[in-house]
Amino acid sequence: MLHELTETRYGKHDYIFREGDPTEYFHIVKEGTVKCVKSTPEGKECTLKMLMPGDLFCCDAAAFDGTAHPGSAQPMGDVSILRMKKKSYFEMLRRNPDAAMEVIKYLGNRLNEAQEKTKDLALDRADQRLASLLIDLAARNGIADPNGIRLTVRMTRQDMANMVGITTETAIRIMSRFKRDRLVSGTANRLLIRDLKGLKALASAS
Amino acid sequence: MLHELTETRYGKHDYIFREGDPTEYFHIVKEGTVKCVKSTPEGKECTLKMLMPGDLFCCDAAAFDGTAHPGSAQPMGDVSILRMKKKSYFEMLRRNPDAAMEVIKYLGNRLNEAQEKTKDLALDRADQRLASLLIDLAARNGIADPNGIRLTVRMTRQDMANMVGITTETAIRIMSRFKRDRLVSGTANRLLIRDLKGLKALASAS
DNA sequence: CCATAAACATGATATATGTCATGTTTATTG
DNA sequence: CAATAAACATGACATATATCATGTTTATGG
Repeated sequence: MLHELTETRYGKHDYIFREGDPTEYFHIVKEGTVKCVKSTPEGKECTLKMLMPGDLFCCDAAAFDGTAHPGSAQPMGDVSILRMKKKSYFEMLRRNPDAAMEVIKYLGNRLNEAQEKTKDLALDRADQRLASLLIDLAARNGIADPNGIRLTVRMTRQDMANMVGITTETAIRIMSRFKRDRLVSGTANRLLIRDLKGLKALASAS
Repeated sequence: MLHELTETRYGKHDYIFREGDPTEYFHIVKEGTVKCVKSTPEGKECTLKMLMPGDLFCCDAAAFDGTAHPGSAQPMGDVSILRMKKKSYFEMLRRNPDAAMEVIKYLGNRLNEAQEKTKDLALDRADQRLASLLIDLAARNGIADPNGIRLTVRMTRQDMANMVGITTETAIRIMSRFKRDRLVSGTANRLLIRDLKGLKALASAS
């Protein structure tokens, strides 16, 4: 009973937890990809981050000081999640300074990432933000392919839109342009980055 | 020589550190207000957060795992900053699990805040984001006044613009409207929130 | 307190992105 | 495999916000 760590599997249409749920557990992604989502009463959504194996959860901020999850966690395909009671986790960290330091570094990096994203939203154009997303995913989630880098996670235009703060139509239009310009090809099921350098140039253009 | 903690004072036009500087120290605000800023090569700026006494620094993410500060820290008026060598701070945390847990909670909350800001930038209109900023500052920085809540920190329209991801002109126009609608009054030196409820209604309107 | 710069204000215009509408292609599932 | 839904596509139009320009008011420092 190693710290009461339990494993649960979820499918595409499940919720791991919803916005407002109590934060009893601490989560880690074991397999698959999870997205952290916030939404408005009118149904607009914003995806804060995609989490990959090894990542602590998302709106984990809640796990540390909040009473309710500030966002929901949804699988993008089949996933496996490890879960531990918040209390056990805290005790474990208190007894284990090295683990606590690791968590501090992890959170510091996550904060840094979040602030970088804030800057992008505040200062970059829609096409640049979308290019940045593709670049980031190519590095984190891509596998080599004869014609470029293939993304293994299934991501629709709508998913992309929610991740960079634009509408689905705008994401479709920009992706169509990227396709025409031979920067990418394919759709959700088989998305291919054809010209990473080109995307990088676009992302950092003034 | 309590953990080699030193105090330094800065004035309005100083930098506490600049984007790209090495992250040797760990900082805490003792007195005054500090802003964390990221900028583009073209000179556009984005203010990530205003830090008040007791806050750990800003781009502290850098202090934990980066080699260079991902943003700069600038005083908004006269400030006093406490500083400790990163290494001493780490050692202190490693020996003191309670302190480490506090830092974990602090970072969790900061991450949460940053994600909330991301959501606002992605989904809210300019006037709503500006209203949210004023509401937040009224709570963190305001003092009661016969006609409402007075902000003690000096903040120009440009500062506001940088904090919510809009241009200075747009901030001026929106503030003029807020003034006309009796939601606020005054400028940088004496900014008064006259109708907090009205601002809150605006911030959360669909 | 004067000179200079910063902050605030406002109009005209441009533009990026959102919204709504409609159609086609591609997946999913019973 | 057919039926249904989801994803992708594209046009027409609306609108929020940026950009540029110019002027006034307010603050600041020598």
